[in-house]
Amino acid sequence: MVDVKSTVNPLFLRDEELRQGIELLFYAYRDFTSDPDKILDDHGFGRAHHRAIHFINRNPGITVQELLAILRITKQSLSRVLGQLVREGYVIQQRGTRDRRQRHLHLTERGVELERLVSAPQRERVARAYREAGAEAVEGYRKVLLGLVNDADRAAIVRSIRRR
Amino acid sequence: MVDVKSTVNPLFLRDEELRQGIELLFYAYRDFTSDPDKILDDHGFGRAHHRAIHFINRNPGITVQELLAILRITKQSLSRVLGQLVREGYVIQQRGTRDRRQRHLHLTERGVELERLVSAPQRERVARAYREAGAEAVEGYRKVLLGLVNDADRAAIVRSIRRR
DNA sequence: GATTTTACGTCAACCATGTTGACATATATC
DNA sequence: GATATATGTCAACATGGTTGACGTAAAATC
Repeated sequence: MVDVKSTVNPLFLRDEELRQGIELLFYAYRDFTSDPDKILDDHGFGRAHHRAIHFINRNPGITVQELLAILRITKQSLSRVLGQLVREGYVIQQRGTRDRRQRHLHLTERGVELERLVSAPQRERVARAYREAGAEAVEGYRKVLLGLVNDADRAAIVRSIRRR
Repeated sequence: MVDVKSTVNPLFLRDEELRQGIELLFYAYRDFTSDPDKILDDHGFGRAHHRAIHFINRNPGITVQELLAILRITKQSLSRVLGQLVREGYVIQQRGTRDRRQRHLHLTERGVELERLVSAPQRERVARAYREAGAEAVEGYRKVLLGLVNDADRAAIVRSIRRR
């Protein structure tokens, strides 16, 4: 299934095939973000907070600069959500030792808890999709998604993933 | 590549594997939306307008209700962007004949042009990713993305894709 | 035929999250 | 010592979501 005559006549179907790929990404993203959104709301947070704590969780000690580069937002925009997270005890900032200008970000226990809580249904959703699609499909999923990323960032992402 | 020891010890790596899948989706979506955003800006439109004209283009004659169901936003929110698109001659509304309460949406020539212009780099990005990943990977990509969608919507999406 | 439901539109207020621009401070680097 | 970098903050603004209220026309139901 989901075959959709994708490989019949590559030239003729090209545009259609691409638009399907685009739509699927939209739909998946739409539903995949809906689970966390509800939980976040109960805590007075939004999607931006989730993104922040996700990447701080995944990269403990990440600097503000690095986080900005990942999220691709301005520091003013980040500082709003980060400020809330810090004030409410979900994130702590450690002044750098090698470079004392930097602030290294860490989740507190509370932060880790919240991150797990919020991302739980999202992980469950991915787990189900992976299970049902099979290992080979998962490999393809990753390959294509990585291919969609900007050339300039691909290497760094692969590295950040391999490191684990 | 992109192998990342994903199939070594499924139990131990489960969480890590899932979080990678989540991150990849974030990164891909981030970059994949960045191309259209720039072009839209030149025309005084935003991402919301792109979504609207994309789905109207893909489903000529779609009703407002149906479009709302796809986008998952309120009618007030849609009416803002739709109003602009209509006023500026990118979209026309046809009163339904069977049900005269409905408004069937269509792109004008201008609308079709804009849609193509805006989505061109996006399609090119997907085309490249598909080319580099290969047909088998593409199949996996679709399978997993479709699996991420809410159960309730999956069938309709498959149908809307098969119809072509 | 009267009542209720549905499809659509609109007004208004509000919120989350993005932007630009300006300016300040501490620290690192040349 | 001069310059560049990392961070923070203030302020104004844009986009695109939300809720709630209300109105109209048409369809569906009793």
